Amino acid sequence: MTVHEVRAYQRIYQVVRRIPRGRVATYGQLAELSGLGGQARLVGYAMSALEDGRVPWHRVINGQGRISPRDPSCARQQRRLLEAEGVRFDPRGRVELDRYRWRPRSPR
DNA sequence: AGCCTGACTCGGA
DNA sequence: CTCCGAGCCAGGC
Repeated sequence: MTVHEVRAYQRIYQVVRRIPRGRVATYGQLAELSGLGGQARLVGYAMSALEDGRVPWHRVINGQGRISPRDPSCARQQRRLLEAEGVRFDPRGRVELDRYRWRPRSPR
């Protein structure tokens, strides 16, 4: 892992930490807010590399309002955490982004 | 270097 | 709605 990457990851985590309870953000949105526009995948990598428990990774979903497919037990866990914060899923397993998307006042 | 994969996304068919 | 294709970039082989 390069130095450059570590910095990018830290910037991403910094932003993810700002997502309030009961709100979600997409990978692409986080890339944008982290100054890494167009690099949504990098956000995904950053999430999978997480070890820091202070980062609310469960509030990060994909642009379709779905939990990105990966380990099924992880996905269940993520959904459970979100529902515990009041985020509702439709019958197809999607979150209404218009309603739950985090919209920071200052992009910062 | 090429080639493939991946917690992604957007636009078009 | 689904299915590509392209754009994106890091990492492993």
